[in-house]
Amino acid sequence: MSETFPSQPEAPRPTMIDVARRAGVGLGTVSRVVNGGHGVRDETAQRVRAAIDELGFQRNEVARALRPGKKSTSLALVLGDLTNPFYASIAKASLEVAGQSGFAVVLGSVDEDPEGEKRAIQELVSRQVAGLMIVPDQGDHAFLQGAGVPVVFVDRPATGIDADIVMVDNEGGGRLATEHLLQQGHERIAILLAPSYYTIGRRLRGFRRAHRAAGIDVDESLVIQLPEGNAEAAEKATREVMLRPDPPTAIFASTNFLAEGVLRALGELGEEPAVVGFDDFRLADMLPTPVTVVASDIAELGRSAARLLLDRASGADTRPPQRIVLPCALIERGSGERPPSAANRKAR
Amino acid sequence: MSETFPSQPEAPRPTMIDVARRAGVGLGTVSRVVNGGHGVRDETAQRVRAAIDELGFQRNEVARALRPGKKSTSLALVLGDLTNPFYASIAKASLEVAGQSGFAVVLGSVDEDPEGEKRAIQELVSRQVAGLMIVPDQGDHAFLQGAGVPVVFVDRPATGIDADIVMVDNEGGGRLATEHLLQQGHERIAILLAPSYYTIGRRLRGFRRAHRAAGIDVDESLVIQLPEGNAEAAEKATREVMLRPDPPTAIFASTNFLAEGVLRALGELGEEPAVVGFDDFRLADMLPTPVTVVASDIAELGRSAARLLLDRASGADTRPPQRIVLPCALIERGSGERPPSAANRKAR
DNA sequence: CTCCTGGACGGTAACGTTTCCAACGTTTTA
DNA sequence: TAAAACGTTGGAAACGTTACCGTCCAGGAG
Repeated sequence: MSETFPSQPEAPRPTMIDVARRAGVGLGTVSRVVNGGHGVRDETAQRVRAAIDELGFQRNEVARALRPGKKSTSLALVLGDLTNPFYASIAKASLEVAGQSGFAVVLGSVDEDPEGEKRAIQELVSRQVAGLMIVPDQGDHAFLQGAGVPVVFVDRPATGIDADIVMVDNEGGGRLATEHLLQQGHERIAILLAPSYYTIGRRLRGFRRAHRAAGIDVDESLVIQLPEGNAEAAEKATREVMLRPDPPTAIFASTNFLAEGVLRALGELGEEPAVVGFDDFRLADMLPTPVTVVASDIAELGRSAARLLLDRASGADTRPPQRIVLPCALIERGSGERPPSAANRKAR
Repeated sequence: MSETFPSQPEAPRPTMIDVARRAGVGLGTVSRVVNGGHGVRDETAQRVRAAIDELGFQRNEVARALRPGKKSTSLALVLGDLTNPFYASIAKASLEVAGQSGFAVVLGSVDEDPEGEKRAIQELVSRQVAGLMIVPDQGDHAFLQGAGVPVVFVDRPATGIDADIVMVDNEGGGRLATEHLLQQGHERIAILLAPSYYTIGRRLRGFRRAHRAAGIDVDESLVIQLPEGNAEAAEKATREVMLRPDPPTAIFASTNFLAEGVLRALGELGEEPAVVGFDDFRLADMLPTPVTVVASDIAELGRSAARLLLDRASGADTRPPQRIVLPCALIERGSGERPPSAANRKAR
């Protein structure tokens, strides 16, 4: 009833040679059959296929990739915290596209220093992946220049290398969010900025442009640079800015996690300034006041990156480095449509 | 100022042979240096290392893995929707552990049919991964029995194969949630079940056990099997059950997504039965009524799986298949502490 | 002085696949 | 009928690495 103990009988996996012997044909013939079977007589191919089934043969992709010219059928994806739904969406989407072309995706996650990222990337390169998709951290990526592997950057460009990049219209999104608030009559809008990412800078730029277009000066004390990009930092900053003598009537949170922190603080304070976030997030519509956000199609970000990389890897695409920019749209849910008057303190 | 156009100069990557030539030593010596450098004179090793740096040599992991006995340094992780924070946490945690041991993780995502899962797994096996971590779908996994690769199942066991498994105490969690509601005086508790997962069955078992222990009969019309495991299905079912003449005074949502649907429906209906969810989720504490959940350490699930798999892959662990069960804890936030009396309809 | 021991090193055979080339048999063409 | 052309097949080389087996030299023991 119960199985024998030695859990791994260690049956060696059959090779093409085993198949050839069994089918009574040469090694080359087996290879030809496995790769589509052109130039093999039908009857011979049958025999080979039978042997393959009987032995349960599976081609060894590692050995296959060793051959010169034959690139491996793996892509690498290097990104930060998978726990952030933003990254998770990218991963999922690129995985899907790669999978449809028979490519596997090797993941490199990097929470740590830029040095850790470099190490992770080189690890992946040494695994002979056919291409790299990277959501780059700060730090120079020039070391990738001569690596001989196509690279596509996702969400933000990297310094030191001119490569394909798929990103979101951050500036447009920032402008969209800010214009929306300005149209509601807000003139004192705070913006919370996560540290030093390229994307954040562009969003701020959109913020400023919208102000200039509306003829309203930006109060620089409301441009708040956070020490960290998490919800806690945003919560603390929000509390502080709302307790100033002249609090803002609206807040633009430049990141999904920051929006979370802002709302947490506001919930405790009982204040109700207008709030707009950047990037949609789950349950945004179910919070006490549903959250208005500027969002883009993150999954498409991942899909585009994978598609582009596959084309590069196959050599089908030899154009100079491309720059794909996806649009942002405003999703109105309530928190961004509050007029300035509602920002009065209300009972806790 | 600008770079030349031909983006890929295609510099062939240097091999050990190049290094050997450059350092004026034999191939074997280079290999010895690269692998720790035992049995090589210090001065020779210096010369080799210098050559490696000058050429920017990086070991070809693919060729390395081809050698017999030398297992590849990649693990595979097969799971469903990365967009589900539950899976994302597992992925992140296992990635971390694997990375610390110099292992890369190849991802296989499967939303589709069980057949797609089988194909994905065999794809990964053909890539000679050193081990598989699988969050199995339904369907038989017996085909893995003789594959010669160690397998660890995550979150739920698979049929047809006796392998390591790391999971959560689903029954205990279900009992915990139910006991909590019973203690508040609830006697009519609905349970929403996602389709046919092993885990869900165990949670239901805990639900029943808690009832029996309390001497209260389960109203079978409140054991609701959903056609799908998403929030929409839960929303619909919640609406229906709450509009019955004898609605439940409490709801146990057996999944994070289901909890979301339940809350969405309740928000629209203006009803306030007690709610407990299974698995914690982001923003659960910020909803109009913060959500009480039964939760476990999902990241630890991923870490344990990776650790166990690494031990199996290295041959360090030859014990019979292990079964690791992680505990669940109740996190009280409000929604689960509402007494039956509050379940009266309130003004919309 | 010779023999042996042992460390350092070079060379080569594998690993499993693809690709190329040669060989073979059959058919068509001259 | 001979030659050429073609399709089918077998065999061998190569990919980059590691493991094993020699060889070489220095030094110690007899």
